[in-house]
Amino acid sequence: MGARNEISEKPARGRPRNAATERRIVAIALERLASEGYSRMSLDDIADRAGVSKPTIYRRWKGKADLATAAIRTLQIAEPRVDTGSARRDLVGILRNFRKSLLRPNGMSLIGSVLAEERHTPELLRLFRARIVAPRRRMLRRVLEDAAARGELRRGVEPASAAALMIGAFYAHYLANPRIPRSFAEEIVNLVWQGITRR
Amino acid sequence: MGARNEISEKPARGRPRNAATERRIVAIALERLASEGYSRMSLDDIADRAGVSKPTIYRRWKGKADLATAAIRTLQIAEPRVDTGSARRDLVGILRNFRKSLLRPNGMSLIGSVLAEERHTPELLRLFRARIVAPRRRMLRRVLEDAAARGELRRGVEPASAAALMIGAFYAHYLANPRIPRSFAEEIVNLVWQGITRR
Amino acid sequence: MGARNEISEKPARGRPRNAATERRIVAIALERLASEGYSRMSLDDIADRAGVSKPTIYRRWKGKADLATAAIRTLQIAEPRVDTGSARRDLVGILRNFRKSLLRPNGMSLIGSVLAEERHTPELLRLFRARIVAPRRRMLRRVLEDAAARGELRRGVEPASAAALMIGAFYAHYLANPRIPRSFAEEIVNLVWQGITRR
Amino acid sequence: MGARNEISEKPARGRPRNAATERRIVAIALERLASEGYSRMSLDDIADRAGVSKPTIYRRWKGKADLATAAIRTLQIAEPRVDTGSARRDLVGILRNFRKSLLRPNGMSLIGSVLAEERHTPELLRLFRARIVAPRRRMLRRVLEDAAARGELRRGVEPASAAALMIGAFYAHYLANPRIPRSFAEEIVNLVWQGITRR
DNA sequence: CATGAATGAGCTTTCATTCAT
DNA sequence: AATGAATGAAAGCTCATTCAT
Repeated sequence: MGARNEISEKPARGRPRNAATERRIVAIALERLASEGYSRMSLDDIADRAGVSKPTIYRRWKGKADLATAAIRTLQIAEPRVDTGSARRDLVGILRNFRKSLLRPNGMSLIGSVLAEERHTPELLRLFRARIVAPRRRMLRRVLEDAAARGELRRGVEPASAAALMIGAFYAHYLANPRIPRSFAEEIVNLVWQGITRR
Repeated sequence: MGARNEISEKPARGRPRNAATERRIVAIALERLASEGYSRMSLDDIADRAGVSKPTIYRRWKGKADLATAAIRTLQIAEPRVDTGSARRDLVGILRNFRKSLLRPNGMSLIGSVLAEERHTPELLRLFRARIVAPRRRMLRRVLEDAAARGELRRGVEPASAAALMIGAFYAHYLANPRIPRSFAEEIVNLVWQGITRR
Repeated sequence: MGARNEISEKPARGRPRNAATERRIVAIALERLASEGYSRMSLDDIADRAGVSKPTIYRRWKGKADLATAAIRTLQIAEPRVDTGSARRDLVGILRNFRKSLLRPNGMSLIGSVLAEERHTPELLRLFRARIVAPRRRMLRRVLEDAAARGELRRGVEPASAAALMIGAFYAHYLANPRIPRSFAEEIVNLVWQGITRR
Repeated sequence: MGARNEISEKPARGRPRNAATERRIVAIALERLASEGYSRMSLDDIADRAGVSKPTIYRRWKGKADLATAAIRTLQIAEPRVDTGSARRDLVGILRNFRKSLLRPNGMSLIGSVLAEERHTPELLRLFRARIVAPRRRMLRRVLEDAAARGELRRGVEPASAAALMIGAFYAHYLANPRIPRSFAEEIVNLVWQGITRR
């Protein structure tokens, strides 16, 4: 974005790459990955949809796996420090967001693809863990640790396990029934909160 | 279609040796489905491994999806009524079994494949829900309902939600970290139990 | 060819393969190999010309190298025991045949392809040696050995080297000049004969 | 057509550093041509190895064929007038050199490539003849002509044919067997010498 | 004049499915 | 009822060449 004379790292030799193209390809790849699964996702198809030739893709990424990996990378989740003063409210906020991402078109299929591909393209799952799963769990854990620091939690409660409980409830619910009610986040927080707080 | 070997092993009418072929094909298909994922699972390969020709497969099942579906059907989980006298012990027992099935080679990949294929072959997920997911949840729910009947649970606790919590924790944990510790079942039951019982 | 009830090795199960197709494919492959060279020879093109689909080729041969190899195999040279009574006449006869095969369309290109591919597909050269080069040299050597047995040759003359001399003259001539005169075989035999016979 | 660096190294006009680039590219091209064959030799790869971009190549040569041609041009063989006093010794010396060049890594592959490409890039073979084949034969012929002038040869012996005989023996031997023994040059000269000299 | 980006055509190979025996 | 043969479509990837800077 106007980064022409920008510390002048390199004099920008050669024909410049079209940044928009790059973004378009990755976006389409992500969409195809989620909706079709990794092995049905085809570079031919992606090139077509992006309006570029295949070598244009291969110039940027080493191959199919690399492109898919790059697509997942863009999902990178932000880790804002939510802090409404109430731990329960914070947890509900985080989980509501989580619910939304699951219900995004093919949100769950994407996770499925990543798991299904564990054998053949373990990088996918590795990245997914690092960029998506871990950050969300860190957010939850932080809220819980703060609560613990304030003495709100029972002794012996493992924040990581509690986070797994809350996140997992969504997976389990989806697996049993693809409609997740709006109130599910609150319901789960209530249920878990009972188990982890002093009374 | 292809639902010829129903529920129990009736005295084989006609050609008993074909039933063995059928079972062999299905078993191989299941293994390939779990290890390779649906779209990498190849009928050519299955025919080879089963020592039959492809038309032999097509005579029994309408196509790839149908065979995969049949394979998942065979996973049908037993629903024994566990009853050690202690609800907590029963829950732990069920969840330990669950953990084992997840950690079986490609146990999680199978779930992934089924989810990844939701768009293209929704039958897979439908069946998986009915045969695998639901029975396990029913087992948990029954234990919880019995506990409720004995007055051990707090009022307002939904057995189904509690079951989802416990099952889900495993998924969530696996997604974050493929090693699920041996003690995880107990940990989760303890945590949930605190939340759902009277004190 | 009518080999239906022929010791009845196998009851000929399944759809029988079309033998003519096989021959057609190999013939075309050989022609393409000679005229285009190995790496320009394309299975797509061969399938097209043979009027079959590519899997039809892949069912019969493991891949491009295998097909090319099979094509070269068909060149297999006969090793008739020429014996006109005169060693010189025998040698001339063999070399005239050799000349013809070199001047066949792309005859020399085929040798070139085989040599060029030595690194990537050594099997080609190996087979070429075994099926084409060696038999011809054996024919020459045999004639020379017979002459030696009749005491016509000088002591110390190595039949193999003399054969190399005669064969090689053609290569060298071709490399210098693609027209090989009709009389070349005689010329060479005369020249070499002078060097190897007693006088 | 890329024929910029002619014969000798004139005082570089303009940009001397480009001449080095040019030489580097050609050297790499030659190596790739010999080792991979013409059609596997890739400009992408050559550009990479030479550390230049492809248009840099295209600015100097019209295309792949032109570059390959230029590469072969550089092989230009020297034609020193060997003269040890003995014709036989001279011949052996020349042929020993020849043997070495054939046994150089991919020495024979280069010849193969050139022959294989006769249809598509006849220029390659034309140049190869003019720069490599012809000079070597001239060297041999000159020695033989000198011997003839000294009256050492039989009447009617064509020096060109005798040269073809000697050179060709090496090709023929290689085609039959990639190991050419050290003594082969002497063996061949002895054999031919017997045939062409007075006795 | 050199660069990196882009292209269209082509490659070998595999798949799910149907055909002929 | 079972086989092996055949098919069309598609996949991932590479190449020689040209374009835009």
